Amino acid sequence: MGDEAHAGRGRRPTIADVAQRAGVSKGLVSFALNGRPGVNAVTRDRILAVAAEMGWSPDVRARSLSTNRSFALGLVLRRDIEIVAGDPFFPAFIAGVERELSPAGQALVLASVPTGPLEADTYRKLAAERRVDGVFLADLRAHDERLALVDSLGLAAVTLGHPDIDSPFAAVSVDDVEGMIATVDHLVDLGHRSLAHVAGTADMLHASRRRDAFHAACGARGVVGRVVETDFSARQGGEATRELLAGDADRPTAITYSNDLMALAGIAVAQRAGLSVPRDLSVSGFDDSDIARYVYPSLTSVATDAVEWGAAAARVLLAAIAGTPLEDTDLAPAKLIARESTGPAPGAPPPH
Amino acid sequence: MGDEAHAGRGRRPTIADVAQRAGVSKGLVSFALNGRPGVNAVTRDRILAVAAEMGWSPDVRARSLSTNRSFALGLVLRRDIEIVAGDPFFPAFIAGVERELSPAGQALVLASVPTGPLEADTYRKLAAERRVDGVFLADLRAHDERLALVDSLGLAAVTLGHPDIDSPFAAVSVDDVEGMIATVDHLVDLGHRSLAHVAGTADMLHASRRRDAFHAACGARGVVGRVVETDFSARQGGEATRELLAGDADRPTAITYSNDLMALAGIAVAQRAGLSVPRDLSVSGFDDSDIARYVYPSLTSVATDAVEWGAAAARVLLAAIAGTPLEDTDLAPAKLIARESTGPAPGAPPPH
DNA sequence: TTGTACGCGTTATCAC
DNA sequence: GTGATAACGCGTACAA
Repeated sequence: MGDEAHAGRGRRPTIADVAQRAGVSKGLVSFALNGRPGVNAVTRDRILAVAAEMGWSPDVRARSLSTNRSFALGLVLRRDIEIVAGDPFFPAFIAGVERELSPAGQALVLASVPTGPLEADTYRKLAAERRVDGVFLADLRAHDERLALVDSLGLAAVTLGHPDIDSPFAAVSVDDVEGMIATVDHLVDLGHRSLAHVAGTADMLHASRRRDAFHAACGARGVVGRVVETDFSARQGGEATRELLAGDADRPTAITYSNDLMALAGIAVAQRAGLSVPRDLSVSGFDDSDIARYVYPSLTSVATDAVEWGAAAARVLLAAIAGTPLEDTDLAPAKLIARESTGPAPGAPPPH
Repeated sequence: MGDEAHAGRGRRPTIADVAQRAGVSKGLVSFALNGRPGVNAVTRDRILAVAAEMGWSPDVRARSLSTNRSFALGLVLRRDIEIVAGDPFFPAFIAGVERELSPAGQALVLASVPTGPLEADTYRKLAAERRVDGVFLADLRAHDERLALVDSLGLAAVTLGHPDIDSPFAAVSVDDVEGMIATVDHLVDLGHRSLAHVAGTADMLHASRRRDAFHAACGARGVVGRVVETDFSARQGGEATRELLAGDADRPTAITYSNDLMALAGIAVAQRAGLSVPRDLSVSGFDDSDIARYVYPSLTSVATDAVEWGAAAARVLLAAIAGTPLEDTDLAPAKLIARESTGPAPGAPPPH
């Protein structure tokens, strides 16, 4: 007597145990659990009560096998560790994803791969083993081969941002352009006429979109806008800064960076060169990491709501899997947060 | 003819398809695939060739159901987003975990929960649904209830660090104590006689271990060592610094922080107060984030190899699940990396 | 509402 | 030693 309901001890109850105890068939338990019509309300309540009493919940493995669904979504991170580690985006994004997945009974499968061919293999493996029903495609690249790959693997997907090629998947996007334009406007309004942008890897779409927006905004305001490309790392952010500050003649008076990490490294390089930020050089970042607010000078940055982005992407992906696809979603555009690291251009009159 | 081997198109091949094509039984295909004895070498090769040709790999769902294993491990992050986002530990840890899991055919299931009761529910759910075979227990707390919970749920586990209570699980640990002692020694050697430590949440074991080590090291060297407790966030790191610098009489000349994020915020607070780092105040962090090297002044910090930690933890957990448990593992202790943010105490003679 | 076939590998039992 | 056969794991879904 009473060898049930002992979590972890002995055999855990199955649907058959619940059915027997409730005096009904397995099928009816399944119907009751999934809230399907055709079950007498009284019977349903009794079944659910028995299930709760026995501490039974359906085994996701068995469910997966019979429904041909995994009840899990995948996220493949392909980045070098130093760069992921310094990036506040993914932890926040994942928190948002989880907020949606958990109540939906879905799990997140995370894979982390170094840059290289392993990435495609990882998607293939996730599909071949039937680990996940769909994947989040982050860090889109130019002509991203993952779109065709993932589609051919029969996986559902959602892209973070709009791809530059035809896509079979819905996109959930946050517009960086507006934040970059606001940054350039902010700097030009402060009297800067020679700007620079330290961009991320050119083949990553969000990096190139920011770069293009920088160019366009500088053109629109009639100011000089140089660009140096990097790999998003603090090291290269610092090196790019050194390069930009080297020439005396055309030295920019303001630099925008494609992430906060590089901006902080850039400030350090400037300070080492004897420049004061923002007196001699204005600096702005991207992502609005928590630390941006707490350094000195505090860092002007462009804020993206990564948590909401994750939640929206999860909703869209779940809908696609459920067969009721949602439209592309454009979230609130990234917003400039002006702080102390940007100030009047040297020699410029203070803005009124 | 020829409707097989089309990834994603139509029905994917099953073990029965492979068996039929190879002219053997399902069971033999299974044996061949898993490298079991009792299969003729020639037959085995033929089976494997056919499987490869058809692009078949076993469906984890079916495998899970029959073997009663999930082939997945879980990691539950319970932290506030601002704190996870600024922490370089988990991305690196996960990269190390993945390095071991991927070749072993295991997946990582990641859950992210806010501080609160949801955490225990998440472990319960992972176990009830049979999502994972084991979990990584990170951020151990004092008298951590998760040990008993996870054990009662019948999950395998590995703890990151040694718990302060009896544990049924193996531990993989990196000793922070040595790094903290080295930090205090470094500062005392530089002439500092009044130190302070900005500690993390007291109920988190690694925070309290660092704090205790700080106290002990200060005692051993006969210097003053004050402690302020925080929640690991940049905000509270800054506030703690303000508090420490407020009194004129007993103001410390050096502050060690329990992470780099707080140390950077602390430097900012000091600079705002008109102090120069390290001339007026020495500062050191913990974790050795990538950014520590690139800020100005560069940040003295204590380095932990999170990637190796992840890899070792994964190996130990996999061994536990396989029924061949490994011993507790102590990795290389955390190491002090002295940089520019620590220097001679004000008024002290320069070290010879 | 019930009975039962089914999904797809694994493994124990048997036969040659 | 090689190999086939069939039961099994646990929900789901359809015919009855």
